[in-house]
Amino acid sequence: MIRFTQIMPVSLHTINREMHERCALCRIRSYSFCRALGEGKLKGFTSISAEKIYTDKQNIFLQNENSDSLYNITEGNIKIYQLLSDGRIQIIGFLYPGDFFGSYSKKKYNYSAESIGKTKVCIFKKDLLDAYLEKNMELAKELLNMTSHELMLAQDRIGVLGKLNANERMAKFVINISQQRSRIGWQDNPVSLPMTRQDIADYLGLTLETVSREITKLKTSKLIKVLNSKQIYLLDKARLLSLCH
Amino acid sequence: MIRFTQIMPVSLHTINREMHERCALCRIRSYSFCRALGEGKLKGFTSISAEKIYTDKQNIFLQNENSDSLYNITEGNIKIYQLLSDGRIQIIGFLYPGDFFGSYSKKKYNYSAESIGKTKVCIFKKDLLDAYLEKNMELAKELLNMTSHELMLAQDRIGVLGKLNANERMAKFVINISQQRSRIGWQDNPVSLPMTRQDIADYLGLTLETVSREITKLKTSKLIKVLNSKQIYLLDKARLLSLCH
DNA sequence: ATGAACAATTGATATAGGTCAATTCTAATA
DNA sequence: TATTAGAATTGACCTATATCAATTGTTCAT
Repeated sequence: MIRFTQIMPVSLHTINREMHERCALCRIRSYSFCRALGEGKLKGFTSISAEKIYTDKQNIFLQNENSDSLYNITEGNIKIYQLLSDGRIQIIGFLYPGDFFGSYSKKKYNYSAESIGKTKVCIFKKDLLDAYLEKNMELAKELLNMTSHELMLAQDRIGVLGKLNANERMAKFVINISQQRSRIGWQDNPVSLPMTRQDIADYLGLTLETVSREITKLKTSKLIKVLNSKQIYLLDKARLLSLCH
Repeated sequence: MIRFTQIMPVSLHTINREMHERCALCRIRSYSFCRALGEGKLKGFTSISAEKIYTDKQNIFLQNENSDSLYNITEGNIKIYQLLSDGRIQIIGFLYPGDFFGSYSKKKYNYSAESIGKTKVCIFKKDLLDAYLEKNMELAKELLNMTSHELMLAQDRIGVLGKLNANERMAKFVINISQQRSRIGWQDNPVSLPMTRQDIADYLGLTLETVSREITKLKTSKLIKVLNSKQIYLLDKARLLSLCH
């Protein structure tokens, strides 16, 4: 089992504090508000969310199941992926605290979601959320903003997979992780890669051997320093950035 | 200049009729309502949109420009694409009547948009739309639904570019176009490809030579019939579908 | 109808990244 | 501490697709 507390150079306390500042519907309300909302403790509001805890490698939901919930990560990481009929996997994304996943619309999930390490999520049932949105335009707008943001990220990934070579994909990958960490208030340089090489490969549309070779290439060209297989230090962000275009 | 009236086996009249039934905020209001709204002719509503007409290959906006509008196609097609610093192009999508593009949030456009053939769009200024959303929750929800749908499509494309080979990408491409046409009420079988081979290549993350070869492969294996370079007939949808996984 | 300009096809060759296999590293358990 | 299983690296070779180049097809203006 992968434990973030082992590989991340920040204390669990720090992480939790960060969470309180930005979690769930973070840009609107404080985490405590969201939580209270979830537990139905705020008078005037009904309960629209429930919290759930997962251990490593548990499925939150599977592709093609009927979708009825939107999830928000409050702790840990999630990977979302699509499975082809012949067993090939495409990882759509690695998600961080504050990220949403699942489906707002009531159809089918178009990817599966699995926890990486111990993970807490807030679950918003579509019906309840829907009813709540009626009363809270600010929330609706925020949800729209977040979905637009996700869309932008997905479109970026289309660019990566369509046009960048293995070198550039790898560079973009570490840069993106670094930026993502910084965005949620974690230190952005010694960057941890909690996922396996196979996972990275399935994310970047490469094989694990190519990922491994590209990492050593970045190492030998002094762009990164490999602290251990799950933790790397970015030595030359400028050059890495220029590789991503 | 590419003219749809030449390559599509439906009359312009038919197209326009279809447009009236589904355009702009089609799933909520009729096109005429939307148009009236745009022109400020409906009492009780302020004007939130303006119509604009483009000829072939005109830029609607460029990547990294400040974004202030959301666009809806009412006639014609749009391609949206990202440009890498070294000139490589990744086409994010080919859009059809009824599709939205641009940006809801007021930041920068993360792709450029260009007309294919004569194209009409409805322009929704972010500020006006935003104000209007306040008064119209139905619209806000619909916008959220549409954005979620787009996100789903983008995630599908991540799967295509990450895991499918040239054969499978090509098969998926023609199947998708067929389904898209059917979705907006056009005949779904002789399928027209109004874009160039280079455009298809830039969309699928291949080269134009590979696209050309794959088309001839589909032809020789009796999966499609090439009516002319811009129009193909799907002979065996079942096998094409199985190629897409 | 003719020619110019561009789009698409086809062929020959090169190469990035995949595949298969052997080796080394790491972490967990006895 | 030794043992083992899984993860990561490295090497040798192969294949799908890119690249470069020549040919054919199509559209539009004259």
